[in-house]
Amino acid sequence: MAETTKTEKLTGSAKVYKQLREDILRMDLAPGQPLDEVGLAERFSLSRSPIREALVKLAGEGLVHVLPNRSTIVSPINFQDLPRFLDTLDLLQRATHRLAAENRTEEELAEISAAREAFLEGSRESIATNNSVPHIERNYDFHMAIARACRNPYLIRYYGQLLDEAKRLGHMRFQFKSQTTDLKPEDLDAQHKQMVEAIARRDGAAIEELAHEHANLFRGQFMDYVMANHTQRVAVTY
Amino acid sequence: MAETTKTEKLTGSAKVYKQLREDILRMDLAPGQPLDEVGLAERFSLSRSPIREALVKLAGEGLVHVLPNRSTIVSPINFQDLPRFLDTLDLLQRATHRLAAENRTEEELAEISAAREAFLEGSRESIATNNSVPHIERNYDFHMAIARACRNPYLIRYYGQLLDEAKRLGHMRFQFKSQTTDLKPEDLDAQHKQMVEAIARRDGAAIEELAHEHANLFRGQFMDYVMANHTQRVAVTY
DNA sequence: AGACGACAAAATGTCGACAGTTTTGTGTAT
DNA sequence: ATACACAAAACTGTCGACATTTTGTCGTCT
Repeated sequence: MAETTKTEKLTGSAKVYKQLREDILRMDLAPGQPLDEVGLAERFSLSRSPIREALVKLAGEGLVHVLPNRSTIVSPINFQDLPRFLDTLDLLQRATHRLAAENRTEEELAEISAAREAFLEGSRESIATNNSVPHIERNYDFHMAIARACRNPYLIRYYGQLLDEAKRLGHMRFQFKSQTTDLKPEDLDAQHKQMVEAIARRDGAAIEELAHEHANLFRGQFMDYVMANHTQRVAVTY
Repeated sequence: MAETTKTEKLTGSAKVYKQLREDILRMDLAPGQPLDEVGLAERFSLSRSPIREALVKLAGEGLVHVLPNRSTIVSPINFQDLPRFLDTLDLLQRATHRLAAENRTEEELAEISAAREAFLEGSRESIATNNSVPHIERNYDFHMAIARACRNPYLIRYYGQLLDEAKRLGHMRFQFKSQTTDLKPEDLDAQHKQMVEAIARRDGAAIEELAHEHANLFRGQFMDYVMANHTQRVAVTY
């Protein structure tokens, strides 16, 4: 509706927080990269106080790690806990999506359906421009539109945090697989379409199964990434 | 081990954070109470900077609400979302406790068993001194000892956050029911004992059912509280 | 040459002060 | 007496400077 511009009387630290959050989730800031307070202060033309405030907020969400008396760094991708992350994403996706199907209103159904179409378009745009952002952002929007319909603020918050981390993982995968040949938006959209249909008929059992399959698809993409031998062409004997 | 005293070279804001967190979870600070920065600065003999930092951290955990350009307040108890809170507590308790039973080590089992005994003692102390803190803290410790054994850092974090809020609810219930007549530590401990036994024999299905019953017990205590007519002795006609 | 220690540089942690906004209180007009 | 306008007070948001801690370097000693 309104939202004339993106700068609508935000406080300084809020702007820094929002910008850094976006940079981190889009992997424009590399995991492990140190975030110097004076450097950020210069970049944003602000004092260190609002910078610190933004960093503390980000630390609360786990997006950055504060090393006491040392530099704050962008949270590293935790490969060690990746299986547990995927387990949790699966669990909360099943829970939110099932509850959404059972409790959704007509209005929420319409929003979910619109989010599906936006995803398909964004995914095609990503292939056309070789830019992963639209694909990943619209996918996030679609699943969050479903999650919001579950009406459980606790599940929404936790699932949203996991999806945030999933954004970083998605971008990381795209960075290494620069050619987006294996991205088939129609395949993903086929699953999304089934989800919307299940939500439309309030079929909780069906969407829980679909959510599980969808999470496993994501899991498989990542196992591919982790298993891929990125050094096979490097000779170890010479 | 070490831990000579509680003040072991902590930074100022960390001390404020820790203290405020404890005060909020123990309901020494009432929900909705405004937290004035200058007042807190005087109380802790610090500047406003470390105070603000602590408040921002607490806001990230949802323990306080920051009203822009207005005073920060202790997060109100959200009665409207209480059913959803209890649903989520049930779900994550089942998940963490089942995984704990299936993945625990012998060392973790011993810690859980010790936490059970500590709870029984703390609960008796609470009755003797009419102070709810030991009962609630040792109950938290017991369930977190189980949760830690599930080895999933995401579930541990989210379940821990829910248990934090459960602490506040528990203290609130005790404050209104000043007589702790209905507190039967042996009953709760009986359930705890069954849980430990299920974990000992790695019986995931059994402990999931026990966790569900346990969550329902908590739910019932709260429904009693919510349903109780606290105004029955107040005349509305005069 | 390697190890230990003092010194220097840089970053974080904290402080006191100023600016902008919201709330409170007062006075006036109706 | 009530409602509105304005002023004063209180509080948050931000700033620049100082204090403390850590890190890196250099020099000396073994």
